[in-house]
Amino acid sequence: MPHAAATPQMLRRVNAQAVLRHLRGADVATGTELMALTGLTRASVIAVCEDLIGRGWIVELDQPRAGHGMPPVPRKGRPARRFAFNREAGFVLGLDIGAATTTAAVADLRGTVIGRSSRSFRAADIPAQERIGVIDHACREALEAAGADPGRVLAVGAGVAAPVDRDGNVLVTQPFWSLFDVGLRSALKELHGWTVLLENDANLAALGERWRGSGAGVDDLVVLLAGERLGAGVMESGRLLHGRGGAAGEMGYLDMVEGVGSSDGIAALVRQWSAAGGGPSAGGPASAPRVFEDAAAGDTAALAILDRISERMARVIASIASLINPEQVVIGGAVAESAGALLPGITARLPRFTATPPRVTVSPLGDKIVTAGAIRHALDYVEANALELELAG
Amino acid sequence: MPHAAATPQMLRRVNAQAVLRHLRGADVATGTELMALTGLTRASVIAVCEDLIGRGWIVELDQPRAGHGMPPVPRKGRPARRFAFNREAGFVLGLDIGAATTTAAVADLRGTVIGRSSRSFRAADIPAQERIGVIDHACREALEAAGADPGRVLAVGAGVAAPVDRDGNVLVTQPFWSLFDVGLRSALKELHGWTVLLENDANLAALGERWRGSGAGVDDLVVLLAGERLGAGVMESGRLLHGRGGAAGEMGYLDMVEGVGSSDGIAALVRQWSAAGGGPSAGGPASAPRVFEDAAAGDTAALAILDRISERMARVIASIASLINPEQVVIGGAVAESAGALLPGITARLPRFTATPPRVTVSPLGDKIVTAGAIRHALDYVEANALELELAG
DNA sequence: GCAATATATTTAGCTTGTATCTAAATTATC
DNA sequence: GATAATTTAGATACAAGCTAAATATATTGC
Repeated sequence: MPHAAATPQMLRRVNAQAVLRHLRGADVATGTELMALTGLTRASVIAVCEDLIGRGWIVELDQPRAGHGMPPVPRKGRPARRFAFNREAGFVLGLDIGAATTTAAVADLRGTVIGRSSRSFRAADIPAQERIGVIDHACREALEAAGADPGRVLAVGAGVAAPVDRDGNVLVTQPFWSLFDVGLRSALKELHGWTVLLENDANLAALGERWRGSGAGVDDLVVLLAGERLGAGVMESGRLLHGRGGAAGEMGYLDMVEGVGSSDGIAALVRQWSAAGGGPSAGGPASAPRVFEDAAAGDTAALAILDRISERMARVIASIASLINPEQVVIGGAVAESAGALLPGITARLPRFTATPPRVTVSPLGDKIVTAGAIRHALDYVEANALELELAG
Repeated sequence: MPHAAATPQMLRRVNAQAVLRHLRGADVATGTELMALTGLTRASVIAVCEDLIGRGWIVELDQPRAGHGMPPVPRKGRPARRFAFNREAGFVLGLDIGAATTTAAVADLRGTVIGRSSRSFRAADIPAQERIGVIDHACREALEAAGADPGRVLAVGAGVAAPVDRDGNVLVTQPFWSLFDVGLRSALKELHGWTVLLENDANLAALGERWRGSGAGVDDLVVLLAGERLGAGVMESGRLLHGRGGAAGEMGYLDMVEGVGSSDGIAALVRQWSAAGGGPSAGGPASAPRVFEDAAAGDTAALAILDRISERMARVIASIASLINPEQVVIGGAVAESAGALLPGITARLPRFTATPPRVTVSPLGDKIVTAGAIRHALDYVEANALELELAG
């Protein structure tokens, strides 16, 4: 129960982590810089760096030659040794596993995506084994596109449209969710030796959005993944919320009032309501993008639908604001590009419903929001466990 | 930003914390036990213990005399040195600061309450200075009752009925909340040198309930403080949720449907609704306990009111379940004793509203729920900072 | 070429830990 | 009642990691 005893070796680990953390963020650093940063003496800093070089996590750069590229500030004194994070020490995979399609993205250890691939499932009712095969295929293609050796993948983040608890287990209390309970973790472990970190897709969206989206750096952030289905990823104080069974943010029956199945996202609602009211210009149910277009062109019926959706989103966001009090709520997912049209309507309504209205924005990440978060999730794991991981090659 | 450099001294701190943590839970421990527990060698364990004795946190017990008290298992070998946590190394204060009354409780470092006192404010609109005076008075009385020296108070936990952010600042965006923004922290620091940890009262209720209430040991726990006002304390993965401004769980306008001010707690609703429907037996509005009594006796009007309240609570709890997915929800506050009558009605309704219904219970802590949590909060601080605190006496 | 400067390397010493050996105190046994 | 067995205490030697101070090295500027 009590953390293992602290040994002198632990000091090195802590200090190595601190140095590594800084080097991940910085382009390059000298011993002197690292001394200032960590408070360690030069001797220790150098020892730590040699250690990290030996493990493959950082590299020592050559002395910059004058007149070569950009000669930096001409500096006096003995030239400093220059250390840099080795972003190619390994790779991570980010997976967006949907009901119909899986997308895989490969990134280096700074998170730069260097390969991507999507594959669709033949049908919804295929056996788990086939599902895994398709996912694996997408991974291999993405790795090939990136020119990355599968043996050098350090972690795989994977997002699924189902609740996932803190230990990465999929909660299967709804038939739909069983689509995602296919034993992916053990399968990829066996096939490639990869460590798979399963997470709910909305949770990953939140990670992605806080990393390189419109919620960059916001510690109390909620992301609504609001395409076909509606799910929330909740971050409080910089940590993801899971709840007992991973169903935090699932919002199954949240809106007990309107009589609409509240797991429906914006796209689904647009379709339903436009079908009910008769299509805006044509006769049948219109697609979400079409309704947004029509509304932009001034179509009254389309505007009415968007207004109704704004009301609904405002209520959902207000519920979240009352219970969680986030600083910001981001709307993401398939409809994110068009959802900007909803913002004024939502923002205007919030003060009616909550005393602590959050800032509401739209995600700039488009359909990459989940893979971005999956990559971030994998990187978090790699960074936390760097000194325990063996680097190949 | 990066944690300070790790020095050899840090090792000792970590190991001392581990030993201290165990000793706090155990009655008494020998060196050998501590070795097994921490994984340290005897030499280190002894060194740590001597250290802790020197700082006053633990004491070494005399050898137990045979035939004295309870002679424990007669053990072979050289008698072990026996170490025990010094629960009287200092004291903590737990304050429940309400709109009308303040209660102070004094506890030793194991959390056993050894003194208590309540004082009421003369009126609602008294100046901040007078408010502080009354609070201070309650503290002094409680300390005197406990025979505790004010100079040996190591921390003060204080709960107020307003949002409090992570740094202990009261959010004042509603007039009512300004009652609690009286500069208590600096005042008590100046008067006694105490460190005051301000928190929202519902949050403290959650801490208390998880500590020694019906939610003991539950990591994903929500406590509804549902007397006159309604507020939630939310714990996820063992941590309190605050949100951006500390308003998490505030639930201001949560129920956008019923047209009832949703910051009203159970007692307030009973009064309102019994007034509206005509008192159950008498003519005027009935008090909450009265209505619960009447319902127990089979009064139809009273039963109808309780049923309506159950419906409302079920909706509130379901909203929480959808967003947070706690394992358990505890109803606490002034009405907790009677609220047991509501449980069947609430539990039965939950599956209609949420796919992940939590266990619902009633708090056994009564009106001590906030002071219990305040004590726990203060103890958490003391335990986390033990090795930085100077013990007096 | 030499001073000034910034960095690198070496050496000694401190803290904390482990490992191992010996001493002490108690119970069990003959 | 002496002796063996058992358990814990204490002491000594050594390793890992850090600091601090002295010394060595490489570059710029005059």
